[in-house]
Amino acid sequence: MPYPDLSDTLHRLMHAYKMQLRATALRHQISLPVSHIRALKGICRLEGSTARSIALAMNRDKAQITRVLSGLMESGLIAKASNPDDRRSQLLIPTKSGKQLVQTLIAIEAEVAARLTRTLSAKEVDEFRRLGNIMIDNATTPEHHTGE
Amino acid sequence: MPYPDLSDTLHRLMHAYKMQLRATALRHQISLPVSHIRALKGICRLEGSTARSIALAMNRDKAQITRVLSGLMESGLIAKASNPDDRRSQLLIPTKSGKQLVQTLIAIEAEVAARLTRTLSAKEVDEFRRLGNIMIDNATTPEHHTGE
DNA sequence: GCATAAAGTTGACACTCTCAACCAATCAGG
DNA sequence: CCTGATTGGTTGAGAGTGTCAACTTTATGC
Repeated sequence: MPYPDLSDTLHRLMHAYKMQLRATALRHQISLPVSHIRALKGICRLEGSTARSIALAMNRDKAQITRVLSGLMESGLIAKASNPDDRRSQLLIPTKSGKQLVQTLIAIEAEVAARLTRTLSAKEVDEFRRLGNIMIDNATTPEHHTGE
Repeated sequence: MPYPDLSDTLHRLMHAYKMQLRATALRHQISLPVSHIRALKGICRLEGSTARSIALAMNRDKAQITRVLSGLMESGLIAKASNPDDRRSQLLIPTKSGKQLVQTLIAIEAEVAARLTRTLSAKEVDEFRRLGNIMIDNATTPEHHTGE
């Protein structure tokens, strides 16, 4: 057991994952920052996204999101449309090239995931995700409450 | 299952973990950057650390390590001693306050880990770490080879 | 209408990571 | 020993990431 504790495992894993993701994307001639990738994916996943919904979904500061979205707009991957429900916000719409890119990005992420999990069974991968998602919940919900 | 794929789980988990770690450290009046925490821990874990060994252990760029180490020196948490084996490098020695701080940091990390895993059994946590470490290996070893 | 809150934007700043150039010590060959 | 290549470490520059606070515009509750 080379890595002493949960802390180390998390840091190493995240670092390794990010490096693989960037390297794999580069191999596909894509040099988008990881935050842009994730935001674009989020925007494409659900219709009617707004900056707010993306910020909530990614659990990131809205200032951060504003900048990421500007980047995506500059790259011509998304556009903004006026939101009929609230004139303070705009709906985020992936452009044609944005949608195209997301398909590639999904494939790239799958490639990276396949590499990381190449020695694991599907069951193990599921179990890992299940445990990870539980930890996320534990980290983000106030404190107590055992059930749910 | 709220989070669509491994990618998302990893990003969310890492973000959630870092926020918890910083918040918990702050609650203990410690405002050390996470990279400093990790480096200091690494230095204290093994005698005879050098910048190189820490860079390898953390899988980080040596430039990054240099800066982290300067920070730790400025904070009086480590000192450098000449390395009899190689005059190019210096041995990294935790100071008394460095050693003390590491004890606190370990407790803080344990506190965070306890929170994240509060709904998991010890067995599940072990399994998570086991799977995570395998993924790290898969990410960092060249490619093929199925056995080991 | 007015106060308050929410959606986004902007500025400022700290932290993280990477690349490249560089210095000093080591090492390998002759 | 001298030279060249390599290695440990430092420095500069720049991109990416995260957070906080101030601010504008629009919505909401009284």
